[in-house]
Amino acid sequence: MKTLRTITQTADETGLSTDTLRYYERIGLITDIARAENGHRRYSEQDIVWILFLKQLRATGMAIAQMQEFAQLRRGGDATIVERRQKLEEHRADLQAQVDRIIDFMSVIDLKIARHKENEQHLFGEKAHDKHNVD
Amino acid sequence: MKTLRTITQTADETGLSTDTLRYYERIGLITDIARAENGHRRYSEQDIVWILFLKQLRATGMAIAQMQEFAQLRRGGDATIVERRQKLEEHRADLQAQVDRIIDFMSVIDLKIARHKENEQHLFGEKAHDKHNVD
DNA sequence: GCTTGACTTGGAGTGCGCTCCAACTTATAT
DNA sequence: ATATAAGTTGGAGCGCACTCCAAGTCAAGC
Repeated sequence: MKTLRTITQTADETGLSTDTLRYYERIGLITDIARAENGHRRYSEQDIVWILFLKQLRATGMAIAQMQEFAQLRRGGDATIVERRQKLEEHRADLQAQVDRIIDFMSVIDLKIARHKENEQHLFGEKAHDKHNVD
Repeated sequence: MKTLRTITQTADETGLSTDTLRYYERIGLITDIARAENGHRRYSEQDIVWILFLKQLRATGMAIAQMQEFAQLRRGGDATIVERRQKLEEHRADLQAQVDRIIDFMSVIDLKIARHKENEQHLFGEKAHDKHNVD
């Protein structure tokens, strides 16, 4: 299969900018991208998959430095498979913690919203003759 | 109730640094902090509550600029109550989307972890077979 | 053969969110 | 009287993650 994409196509497909794609390559997150005879990058299906994975790691809060570690392990091949799994498990735990925190905070917000709604009633009904205290 | 805290106590209590507390005040996220005769800040119970709320907004990904808008509405008092509720509802929706994305990605990671575990089996099986020099 | 357009590179610049610093004041302890 | 500690201010600096730019290459179209 010769479905190689240009950098612009890859940007469109992944939602990262061409600048970000080159930047990720510079810092070692992406490696071994094929080149056309004229020196232009050619991204494979596999490259796309990896880039999308990177994108999700970023989008879920992993720092670039950690992603670099992971990318390096990946280059290490089979020898690093256990380490890589551990890193994934760590990140999974981080994500779970993130979700827990967010859900927790959502209930705080829900409470606040409920209080606001109550006060809206008072204000519109009673023409604000009382002082209300809502953040 | 005279339970006013110094900036250091407030930093300890909220988990923000003193620098961040002063920074937040400079940019209008925090306002009307009381002062001792010597000019030192004195944070009230209510200030703490607000600061902790700000902290959670940040921790769940709200940008400073948005927080500034919200803080400004808060200063507007009752007149802005509907707008504030709307902002809270927007942020709540953002959080829900965040949670959805993360949970989605967690299942991707779970798959990856499972595949890694499988490969670990194979590798160790073969290693045990032809490896001859283990410490 | 000249322009256009898509790419290349190395390096500089940007925006965000702090974080640090120098110089100063004020209160307490020795 | 002096040292120490805790605070004040305005402004500079920093790390991160891009994002932009200038100068160049290369191939295709007019």
